[in-house]
Amino acid sequence: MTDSNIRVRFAPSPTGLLHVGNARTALYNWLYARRTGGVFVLRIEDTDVERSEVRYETQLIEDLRWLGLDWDEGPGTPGDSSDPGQGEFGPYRQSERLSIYAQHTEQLLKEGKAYPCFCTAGELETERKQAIAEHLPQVYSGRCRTLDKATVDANIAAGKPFAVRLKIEDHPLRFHDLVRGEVEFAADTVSDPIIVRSAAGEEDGEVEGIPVYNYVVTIDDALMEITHVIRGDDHISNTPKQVAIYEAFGWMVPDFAHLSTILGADRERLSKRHGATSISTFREMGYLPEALVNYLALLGWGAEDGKTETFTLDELIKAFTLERVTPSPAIFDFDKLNWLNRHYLKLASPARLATLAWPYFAPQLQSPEAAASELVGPWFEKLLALFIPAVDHLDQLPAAAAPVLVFDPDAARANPENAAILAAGSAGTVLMEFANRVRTHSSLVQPDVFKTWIDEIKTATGIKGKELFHPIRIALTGAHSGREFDKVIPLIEDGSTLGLGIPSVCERVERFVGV
RNA sequence: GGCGCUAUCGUCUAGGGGUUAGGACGUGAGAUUCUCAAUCUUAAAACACGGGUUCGAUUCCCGUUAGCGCUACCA
Repeated sequence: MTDSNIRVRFAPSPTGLLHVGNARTALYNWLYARRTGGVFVLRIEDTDVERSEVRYETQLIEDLRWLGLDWDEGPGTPGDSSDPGQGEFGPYRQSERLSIYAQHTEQLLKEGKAYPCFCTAGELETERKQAIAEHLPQVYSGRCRTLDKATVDANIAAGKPFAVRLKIEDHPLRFHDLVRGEVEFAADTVSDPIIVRSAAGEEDGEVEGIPVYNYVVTIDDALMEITHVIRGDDHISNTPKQVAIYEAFGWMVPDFAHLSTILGADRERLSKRHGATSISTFREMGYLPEALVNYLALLGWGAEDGKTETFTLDELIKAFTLERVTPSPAIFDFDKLNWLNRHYLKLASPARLATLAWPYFAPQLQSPEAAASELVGPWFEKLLALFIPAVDHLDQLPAAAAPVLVFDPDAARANPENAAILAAGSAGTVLMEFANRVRTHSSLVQPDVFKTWIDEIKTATGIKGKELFHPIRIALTGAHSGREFDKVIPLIEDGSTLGLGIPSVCERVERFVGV
């Protein structure tokens, strides 16, 4: 399935961080292009000068690259006007295309396919309220549509500000949606859309107003010869207006694919309230790009066999089709993302993980409390699989890191989970056995010695598994789960022999015997 | 209010006129490895409702309900 004529685009506004919804749109566009041998265009929609910022554009590009998505055509370096970018259909920033839009408006006006509208905001508002009161569709009355030339000229001469509206022909506006099938809007439910905001008059035959989003998007898509518009379903209602624009210019209407919204657990549109939503935040939290990409691909799309869950980018390219994209909204599920992240963590090379993890982990060691929790806490649950290799760097740590292993035995005993474990009869037995062995060895407890003792206690008492290890773990670290004993015991020993005020293994255990 | 989109386990989804309605995440139980994680086994868990069409609808059609989007001279 290769069709080199296929051209798709991702057109974000640089008004904020790239979030998962847009990232998924970008991914699907990219997959479709790569799958079909088509072209993927990146276009920056920065007509909103108030909110657009260069730093967002820079971040956006970095995020896309991190995800592994590249583009065939797109703008040059953000903020560097000397860099034209790549592709023959540029410029690829809307702010650099304003004259193109103005020319097209002139054409439409000249051909009578658009007309100046002198209605004021107040008049429009009145119409709208009336329509709502009468339970009618809110459509523009078309009052200025039939103004005769003399009136128009007089109004312009009088300096009356006007917007430009497109004349919608009286027939249904329909388009083909690859995800939803044929979608049709009756002509009388769609207003003649404003394509250029109002401004007072013309100058040198140029319309002065600022063109509106729906209009410029359509012109850009047409001029860039986009064949498939893949975007969020919040644009469905805009589409009939855009179809009318294509028709007015006699351009071929592309196929559309409207992707469903991504919702939070409360079924509301995913937002900052729901926690992480921006790609860079996921990155900072230790998610791997392949996990995020895999998850996003699965959110609204499923493999043909209905079973495969894990895909590399290459596998995704082979398997992806727009026909299999689901039309219904999807709730973002962090649990499944976490599962995929763990999956890819296991596949990642130790060298890669160490490189990734160390910068995250190193700062933790600045705080004894934080480091302690990394060492003895249930670290695996917190996506900290990423930190495993970093923990292995502990060999290289100075003794200064050791004091983190001081803990309060009373607090450890008071912890409800620990208390429940220690309350069992087996716990007392185990600790007694363990203490007896520790007492006869006033010297260091080496990991291999430790192992021998465990085996002895196991055979002597018949106690095994959790019942055996939990009490010992609490006595040694204050917590019932954590890093392997081989890693923890040497730290304790180092700390106590170095005179850092760390109780030795012997002391620790004594404090728990008989409880 | 109008227009539009959507509706299968808690979640992501497969399926499709006759199925034990499949998979995955999560959850419960069990096994196992020194804990946790992982792994294995196993369990519970769904076709929103009402009408049609049909011998037969979860599947097709209509309606209802619910959710969401748009309803701007925002993008």
